[in-house]
Amino acid sequence: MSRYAATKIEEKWQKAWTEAGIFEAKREPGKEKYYVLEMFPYPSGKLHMGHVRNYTMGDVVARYKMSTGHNVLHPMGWDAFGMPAENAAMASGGHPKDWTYANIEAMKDQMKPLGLSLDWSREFATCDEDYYGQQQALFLDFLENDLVYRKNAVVNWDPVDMTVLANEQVEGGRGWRSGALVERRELTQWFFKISDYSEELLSALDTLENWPAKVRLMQENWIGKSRGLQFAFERSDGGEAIEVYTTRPDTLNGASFVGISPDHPIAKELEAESAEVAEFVAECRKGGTTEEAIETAEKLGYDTGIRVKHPLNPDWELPVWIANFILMDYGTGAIFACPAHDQRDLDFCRKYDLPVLNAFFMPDDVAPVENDALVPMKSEKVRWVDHFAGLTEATGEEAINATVDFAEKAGWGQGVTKYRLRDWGLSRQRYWGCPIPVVHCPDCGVVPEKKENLPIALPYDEDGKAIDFSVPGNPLDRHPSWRNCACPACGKPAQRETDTMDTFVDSSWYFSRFTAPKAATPTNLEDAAYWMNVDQYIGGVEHAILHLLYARFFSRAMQICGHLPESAKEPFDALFTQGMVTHAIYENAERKDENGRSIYHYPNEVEDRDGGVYVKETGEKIKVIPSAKMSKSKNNVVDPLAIISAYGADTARWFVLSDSPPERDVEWTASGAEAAYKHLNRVWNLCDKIGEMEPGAAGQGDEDLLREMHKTIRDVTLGVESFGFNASIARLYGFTNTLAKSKAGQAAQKQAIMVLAQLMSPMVPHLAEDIWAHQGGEGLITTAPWPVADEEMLVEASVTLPIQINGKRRGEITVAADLDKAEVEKIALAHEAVQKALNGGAPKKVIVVPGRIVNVVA
RNA sequence: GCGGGCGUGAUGGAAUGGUAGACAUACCAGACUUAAAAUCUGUUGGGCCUUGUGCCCGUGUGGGUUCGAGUCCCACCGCCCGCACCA
Repeated sequence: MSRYAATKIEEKWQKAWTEAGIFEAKREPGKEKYYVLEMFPYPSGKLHMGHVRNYTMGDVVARYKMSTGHNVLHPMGWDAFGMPAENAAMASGGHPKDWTYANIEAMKDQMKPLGLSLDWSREFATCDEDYYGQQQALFLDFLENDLVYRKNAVVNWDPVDMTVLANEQVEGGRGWRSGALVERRELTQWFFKISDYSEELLSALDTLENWPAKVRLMQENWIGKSRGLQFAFERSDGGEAIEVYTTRPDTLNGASFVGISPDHPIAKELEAESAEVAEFVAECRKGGTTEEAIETAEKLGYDTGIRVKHPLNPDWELPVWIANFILMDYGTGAIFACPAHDQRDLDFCRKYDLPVLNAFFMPDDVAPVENDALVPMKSEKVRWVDHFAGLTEATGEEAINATVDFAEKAGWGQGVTKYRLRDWGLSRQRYWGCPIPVVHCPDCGVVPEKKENLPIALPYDEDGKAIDFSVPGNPLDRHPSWRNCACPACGKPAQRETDTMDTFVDSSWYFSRFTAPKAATPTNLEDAAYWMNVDQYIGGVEHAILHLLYARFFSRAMQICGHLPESAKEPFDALFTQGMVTHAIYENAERKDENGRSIYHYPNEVEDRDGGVYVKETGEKIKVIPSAKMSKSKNNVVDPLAIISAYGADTARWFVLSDSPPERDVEWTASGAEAAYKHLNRVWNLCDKIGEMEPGAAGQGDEDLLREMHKTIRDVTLGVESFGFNASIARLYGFTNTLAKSKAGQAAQKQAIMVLAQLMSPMVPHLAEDIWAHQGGEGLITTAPWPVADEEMLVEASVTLPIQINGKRRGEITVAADLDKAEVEKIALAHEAVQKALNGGAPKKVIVVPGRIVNVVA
């Protein structure tokens, strides 16, 4: 009897696959193509379990599609620009480029043992000059097609380090390095015109049938189409009217004040005139730029003294306040507040003692609003107060429409459609990114670089000296020999743009580049036409909005510029969002460190005994926090390499697929990994046992085993096709148990184990190959055709139906599978329990669901 | 604050509106063994007593729709993710 030596067989079969070149994708017109893609990783240098889970799922799909006769493209690359490389250079010297490429090599070494069916010949990193040079060409095409422009926008500004901060670098309103209070500051930046495509990106969501509904819903809400009323408040002092936009024009009768953003032109005007206003506005600008920071900040207001006239009654004056929660980016940067029907407005009005007027009441109520805003559903009927549109009782929806009609007829406002989606700011004031290929010329202004000068490569050093990353700010700004250049238009001295691109740009088209990674243009239309779209895209739900929306926009823009065929406008035919891999945290319940912070123990430092968990060495009690995100600081990270060297890659693959549905988080447990390993051993031993049986012999229950085999083929195939990997695996456990207990002869058992190996092969390809070879299978299991269930073997002669009486299970009957409803009803009514319940009477109703259930209503 | 998701035994979870708890872990018992490990077999949601082909309860909480609800609807509670410069 031989032993399951995972590492040995894994090396062997990986070598065999590489030699056979079966994962290198080539265009084969006529063969159905299938493009599987997992979101490419950031090269942190350390592969984690989340990667293993993501790539294993992709691998299952790729291998399954390969065995169903598809021409599969399954590439891998690196999302390699970004802050961590600069942070590393800042913290420990060195160069972001060296750090990044070393990490890529390290991560590739960690990925290779997983035995993924990847086409490494197409690999690239977004920081390769070749890749970002093509991205610069795309940028120039976008510029030419009016898809990019410049405008002012706010950034986080660290007033001590004198540098721009990413949202991530702002902690509690302070800069992460300096600790200074962050301010919002305006800067001229480049923008993609994604908002021009709001309607298109919204309506096309309907065509994405194979995307999760939640992702489509999140994108829909993010784009945020709204219908509302836009109108102007006349100023009592005769100044320029204040334009406002509202989605609730029906509440105009409850208006309390007009609010403007601190960045509104009127606020800026007052800021220049009055020290008090300037001080208030400065206070408003404290804190980061995230919507979360703005929305959760304490509500601040300042009465400008300006008064405006209510559009319905010129004698009704409303005050104009500057309020910190009003965003200049949305609508017109000015609103009217109706505190009675909006909680945020109400809190503000109570704080500053502004009037609260109901615009409507509930039908059976006249109580004015106190501290809870009255916000009925839009479809609920309410009683309107002196409504100008002539309404008394109506739903919110009716009232909104009536108000818009009224305003349009009266000529003081018009119904407009707005979107929440803002243009995509791509400028970053950082070194480690794709340089924006334009030049600033004193004479010609902003001049695009010539395509023949691409790539505009990042300078590796500064005139022979290493670039200094220890100084805050963008080293490109301080790099004269790179920055100074000739104007591409007039040839006179000019300066390069030193901003680099958002890394989201890099990841918005890499999937297109994989179809022709070495093309001299961003894509090659023939290859793109053959391989696009991505048939199955797999990644974390954290990318549900930004990355996926940007990629959808980019594909449209690339198509306009002739880099993608019309059919690739929506680049991802099917999307799957997988959950995280989590692990319990072991927090010491009895002790803190000298700074009062919790102490976290590694899994190997604790033991489970007497119904509790304790530190092995000290016996201190542990508080177990289950299912937490793996994090270095919590000491709960599981290293895939350690698992692979202990059990082999197949065990790691099997486990990450087995315990949870793929879209949900899976908790890594030592016992679970152990169980996966045991099971693979069991299958291995079964294979061995069958090898020792008398060849070709028949036995007891051959047919039963084969029937079960065909049912397993059906169920596992269904599971794999619908991302029900955990269910497929549960079914494979079941079939393994059946096979292990079977008294069938060698011929049937051999057939069963070969099918079992095939069904397991997408998940544990090495073990499957080895069993296949042992049983004398032809060629590689990886390229062998997927087994097909024999329909005849799936048909059951009889079925057992539960009998319910008034919805409660009271017995069961076994009947012929094809017996008609009336006969089933007759047999069910004759059942002892039914007779007892009916007590001689007639049933009120009998429901027969064929093949499922019988319910008798007594 | 806004948007989205999730909530089922001791644990991970299964269940086209149709027998809740498949499959696995853990625990317990047994077989094998001098012993242990490994392996194999079996039991296990809670309660009741009359021990049965038994009854009652049970899918975060409270309502609702339905012959029938873990699943659909409403409200609430808890946890997780995203919020435009993290990738």
